[in-house]
Amino acid sequence: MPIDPLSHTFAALADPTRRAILARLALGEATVSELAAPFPVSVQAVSKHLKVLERAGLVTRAKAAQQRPARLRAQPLGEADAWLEHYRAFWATRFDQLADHLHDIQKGTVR
Amino acid sequence: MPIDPLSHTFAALADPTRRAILARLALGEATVSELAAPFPVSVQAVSKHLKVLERAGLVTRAKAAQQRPARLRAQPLGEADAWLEHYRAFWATRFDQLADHLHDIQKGTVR
DNA sequence: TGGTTGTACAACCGACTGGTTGTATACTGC
DNA sequence: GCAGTATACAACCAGTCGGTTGTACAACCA
Repeated sequence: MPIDPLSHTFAALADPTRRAILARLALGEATVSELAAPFPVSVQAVSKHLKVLERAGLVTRAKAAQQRPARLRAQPLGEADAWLEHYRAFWATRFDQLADHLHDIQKGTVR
Repeated sequence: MPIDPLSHTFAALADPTRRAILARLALGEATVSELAAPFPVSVQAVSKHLKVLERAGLVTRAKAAQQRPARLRAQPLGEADAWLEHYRAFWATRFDQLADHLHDIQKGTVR
């Protein structure tokens, strides 16, 4: 488990259930039970997912003991986006495909 | 290990060494040994990282057996970016902070 | 008071991770 | 053919993951 925040963010996003939880939270805060309802997993599993998201700073929890609704905190997503930004030129301009093509030409594979 | 491509992409990005490898590859293709040089890990470890990146479709390898330089393939990054896109409004407009604020007001915590 | 609900904590499981070392293969150059 | 180089494969390790079940606690409701 890495120490840098960006790794935590990407790791938190690397699970479809957690991304679905974030999508749900984008609509507004929700309790653990509400979040667990649409998924075929136990409430405890969702609670664990929330803990991962919390560690990544992607959600905050209310303090009340009985109900601790989770809320989306998008700032780390902004940081992930900023990292991706550096590579945007590559796919935006099909730079990688261009590079592939040039490479193939150089190799004489195609012309 | 999830089956959806997006999870593979985010998982591949959730490691500083792999992100550094991508950054290096953004400058041009490189062999395993070249990629391993700046890192305090073994060549084999880098080879493993490359395999993870390959599985995520983020790099392609040449075919030659003796030297199989890796090249960046940015398309999956574009898909990750497209996912983040949905949440861009949240941090771009400080929407989450606004939501926090509204919530606090509602709670009477602050006015 | 007691029952129900919402949540957390702990233990366990099988699978994967990131790293190592050791061994093997394949090409290059002498 | 032989030495060196580049890479891969396999086994192993400790640690983490995503999931489960069981237990416990705190807060509401009757």
